[in-house]
Amino acid sequence: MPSPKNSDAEAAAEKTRLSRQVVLAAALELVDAEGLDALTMRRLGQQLNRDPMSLYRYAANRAALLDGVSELVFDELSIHPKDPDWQAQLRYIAHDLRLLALRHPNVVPLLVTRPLSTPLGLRPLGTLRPLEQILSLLIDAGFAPADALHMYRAYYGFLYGHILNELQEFIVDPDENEALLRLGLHRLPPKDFPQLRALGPVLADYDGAAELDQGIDILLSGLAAHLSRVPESTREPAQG
Amino acid sequence: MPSPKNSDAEAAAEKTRLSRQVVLAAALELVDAEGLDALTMRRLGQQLNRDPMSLYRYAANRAALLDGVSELVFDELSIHPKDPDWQAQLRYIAHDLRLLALRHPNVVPLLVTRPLSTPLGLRPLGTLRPLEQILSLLIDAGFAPADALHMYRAYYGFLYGHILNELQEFIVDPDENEALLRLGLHRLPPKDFPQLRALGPVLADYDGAAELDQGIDILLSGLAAHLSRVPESTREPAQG
DNA sequence: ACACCTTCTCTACACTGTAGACTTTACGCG
DNA sequence: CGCGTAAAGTCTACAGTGTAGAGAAGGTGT
Repeated sequence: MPSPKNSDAEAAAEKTRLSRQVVLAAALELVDAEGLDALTMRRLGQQLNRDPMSLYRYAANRAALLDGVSELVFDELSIHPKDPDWQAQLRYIAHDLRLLALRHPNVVPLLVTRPLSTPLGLRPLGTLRPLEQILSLLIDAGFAPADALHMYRAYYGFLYGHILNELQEFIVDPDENEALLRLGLHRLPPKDFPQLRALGPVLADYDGAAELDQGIDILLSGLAAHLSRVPESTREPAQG
Repeated sequence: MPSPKNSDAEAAAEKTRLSRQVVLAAALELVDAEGLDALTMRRLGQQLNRDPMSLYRYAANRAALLDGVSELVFDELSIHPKDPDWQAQLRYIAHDLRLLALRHPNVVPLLVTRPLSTPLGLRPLGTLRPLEQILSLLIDAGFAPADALHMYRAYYGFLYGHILNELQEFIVDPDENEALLRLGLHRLPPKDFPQLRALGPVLADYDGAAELDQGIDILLSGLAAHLSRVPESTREPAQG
């Protein structure tokens, strides 16, 4: 068979040279399309038109592959640590991350879960970059480093929590227009869950972006009020 | 063999009748001791001194088993939805949940992740009970149902985020007393991660409870200021 | 042409969840 | 007691997983 049978189906995977980027991109595509469980070595190999074992050149094992996907996704974030308006920048990042999560919902469990089993210092650098940059932003804004860390934790914690919350608002039957049924709430025993059932219609329309904004606003202004900030005039200029 | 060879090792698993509670308890024990990956049907069967297939009487499949473990853990939470001091109650719940997470760190990925793949109405009831009860608490405190939901989301979101944050502060080498090395931060390239490396010592001592408290305070008081609350005197008394 | 290193493939192994048929046990009823 | 029925537990088997280890194919420099 001299001519490659590449014509069949959507196997656009010509046999070009592999590379880490190509492998990770294919992995992300697979996860986006079919979920985390679909990302097996064999399946990914098939997607790339290669033997599954060839993937081990580009990721030491499956866990490393998952880390790679996390890193790839985090690269979609753009943070400007030099923005003078730190509050605006944090709000911007928050929305960016939110949209990223909505774009890649199947990756979110990864983002949230992998760090729990990897000590800070051993994580993929790409996943630590946002942390470093936000710290920079806050320190440049005049917060003492310890306070910057403090603030980062509250900010990022809330942000993650919000994203998890929003992604949970899953729908059972999108064709149903009765709120109770859309959310599957009719299954709950009315005696035990009166409030939840009553809130069906309210649950159904949820403005994630607005709630995120409000929460961040409250947190940031509240925290800023408690923390010491060195005014710009009395600060030493940043070196470099 | 008339006398059971039960003497060997820690096989305290006499061949008593199984039950859902027993199975789930053993599963939780296994997860606590060796992590989520160790919870395989075969391993759990061995722990209970039974054929792995017998477990399917008490959980339809592995996913259902995981849901059961989640439920079991949530049962450790005690919420008092009738507490007249709603802020105090929410603070109390927050600390309770935090301690629960520290007690069962390996279960946390489950708590966070399972709802992402299960529509609200189809979740195990045990995992929805906290939601219902907190809504009750807030509505009884005078918030309009929609506002109560609003508040719940911000509160629970922050809480989850905080827990994830705190559990991430993992340590590479607990015997090392130099902060940089304890956290494995020496591995990070100094050029790219100056702030993070500089914060080593601060990262090392982290008062999770205090930060949680402060965040919750800021969030709750901030939200309460924005939301409409019906004063008690003008409310109709709760029926039942 | 040769050697060499990287990239890719093949085979094999231990382990996973679980379907389906079977055996054992428990229990109510004559 | 004995029998019948249902529940509880077991056995076997299968398709799928990650990945170790040996080998083949391909590219590059001399």
